[in-house]
Amino acid sequence: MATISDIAARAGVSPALVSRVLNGRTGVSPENGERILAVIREFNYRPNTLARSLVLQRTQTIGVVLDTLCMPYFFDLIYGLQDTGEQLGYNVIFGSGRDNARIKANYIDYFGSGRADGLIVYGSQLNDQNVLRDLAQRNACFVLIEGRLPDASVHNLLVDNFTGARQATDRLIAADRRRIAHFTGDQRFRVGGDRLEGFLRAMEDAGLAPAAVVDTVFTEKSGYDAMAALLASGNVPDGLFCGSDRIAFGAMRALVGHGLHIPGDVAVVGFDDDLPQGGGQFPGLTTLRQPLRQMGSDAVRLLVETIEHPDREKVVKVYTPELVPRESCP
Amino acid sequence: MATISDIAARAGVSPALVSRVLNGRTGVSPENGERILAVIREFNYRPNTLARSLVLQRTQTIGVVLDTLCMPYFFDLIYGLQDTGEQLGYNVIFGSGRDNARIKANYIDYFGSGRADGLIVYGSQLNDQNVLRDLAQRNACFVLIEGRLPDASVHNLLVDNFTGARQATDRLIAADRRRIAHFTGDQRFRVGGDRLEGFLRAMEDAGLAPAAVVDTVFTEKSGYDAMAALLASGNVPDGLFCGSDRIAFGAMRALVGHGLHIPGDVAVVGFDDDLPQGGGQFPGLTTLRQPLRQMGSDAVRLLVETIEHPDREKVVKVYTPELVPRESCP
DNA sequence: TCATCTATGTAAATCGATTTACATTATACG
DNA sequence: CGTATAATGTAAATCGATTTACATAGATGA
Repeated sequence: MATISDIAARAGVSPALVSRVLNGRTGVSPENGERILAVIREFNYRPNTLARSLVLQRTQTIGVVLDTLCMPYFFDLIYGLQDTGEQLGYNVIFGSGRDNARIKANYIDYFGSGRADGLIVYGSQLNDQNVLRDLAQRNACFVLIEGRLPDASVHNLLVDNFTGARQATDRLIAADRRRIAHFTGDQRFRVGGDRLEGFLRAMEDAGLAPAAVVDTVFTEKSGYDAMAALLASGNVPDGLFCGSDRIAFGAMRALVGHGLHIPGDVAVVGFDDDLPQGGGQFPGLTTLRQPLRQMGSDAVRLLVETIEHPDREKVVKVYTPELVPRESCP
Repeated sequence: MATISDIAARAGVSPALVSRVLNGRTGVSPENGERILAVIREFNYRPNTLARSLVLQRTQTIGVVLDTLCMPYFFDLIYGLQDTGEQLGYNVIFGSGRDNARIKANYIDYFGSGRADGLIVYGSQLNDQNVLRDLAQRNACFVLIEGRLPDASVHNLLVDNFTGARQATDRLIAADRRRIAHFTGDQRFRVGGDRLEGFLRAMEDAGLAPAAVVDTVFTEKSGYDAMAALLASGNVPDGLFCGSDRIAFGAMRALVGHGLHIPGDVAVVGFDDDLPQGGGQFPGLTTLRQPLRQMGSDAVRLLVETIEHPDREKVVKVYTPELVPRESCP
């Protein structure tokens, strides 16, 4: 690929002149300007952004590291990140941790070693704290979403999963359910634990004992299996709060397959996976919507502010999810 | 952030020695090695990858530009890209075109100007050819998935949508349907046009006239609206081939809402959006599965080969989708 | 006509790494 | 003890851009 020197040589000028043309600076005669532009077009030349970023000390890039790119849950977050990034003139690029702590750490290192001006990490997993601490120590700019980094001063955006889970459980109680079960989210993730605690607290406050608490992971299959097991054991609840919508879908599939009616026999509440229209399921799933788009947007805004003013005070912001009633628990 | 010179100064040696330690080279005394390592740990130093890539002339990075990241259709492709990228020792990072040709072109330029060793572009949209042609002219390494670049020699991975659509239509005909409608995919995308042609050809070969051909876009809502319109007009088909699964989901929702039975009254066939288990719908949707994971894997392999041997001959590879029968058209 | 100012151009430093070429010191060996 | 060899270290060039400092030429004004 052609370099700025190639272009300069071909146009019979010095590289400095070409740089002036590229950056719209003055100090170029009309004739030289024309000639340089013509050569640029001829070679279809683009300045090497690596070299450019190195000397300018900025990449105009925000790196985003998610647990995985392959989960509709992240769609709204991604929209928020992209829209605001674009607005503020930054390239937003994504690395996917593929639900693997090592790979996620790799991407964090990758973006955090000069390839991006700042970093946004979705960090609900409990075991990537060291990389983040390293990052903070090298005073890289970053914003953490759904992740805690104790005794480190870091921007942090969090969903109040505890309160959300209480709302969900209260809804089931308000619908006159008394034998309420909970399928937890993955306990390796902080969000899973917080939702479990919210459920337990709401039940306790209502003077109810959980009909069942089953450990599941964030998949439809896991929800299906858990409900199938409950059905087989004969311990069928009349209300079910699931740690995520996908778990709920699986449970609903098992219930419907078993000839039970939703919400007549069992009312179900999920927790927002951000599937469009509750995944298009019939019946629609009552769930708690998380303001992920807003969080994505806020994350970028916060990050850019930090990039431009590195010593602004760090912010912790908590978002409360909103109950979306649908047929599964009206 | 600390630089290699900072580390060298602090350890009382030259930068060259630090570089040797970083890259595991010989020519460092044990004492100096220890001291340098200690300083590296103390500062939590990471070499600036921008500078590193500039001098090494390789980034060990593959840039992927998709029409959008927010579509489950791409999940399997993404898995294929990531897995193989990881296997071959490349960082795979993603830019999302957000269904906007300008933004997509931006990302192509972004990755194509030094930030990646090679580029994989999903290019079914018809209007991003100029950027790609520019890229080819600058002889950047790239692989095009689902996109054609006439009169340019470029690696190209394509799904045979025409044959897939014929299979889909033939399936409906084999299920004794005679009044078969087609909801097209977005005609701005080549895949949409190819599927329409396959449908028309299959109908013609069977001596049937299409019951209806409705232009839709790749959304559930669009499918719902199209079917609602058909139902309102009284022109109800007994078979329906949709340009995508999501269109089919919308159509099915309209059919079920109207009290019609699937497949009893209307048999439905979709075209793989790669939603897990047909989106968890009841009844399950018969569809054509595209080998996207394989395509992603092949794309990376091909790209890496091209990066390492730039003058290998360009490859065009065509993949045939596979019929997955489910309840909607058994 | 001479001094001053502006416009246009180039050389060289810089960003942060790697690597080549060379200098110095230590060791082995005859 | 002197020379060949190996080990260890540094200076300087390099990657491809930007930018500062300076040189030159032409225009302007007194």
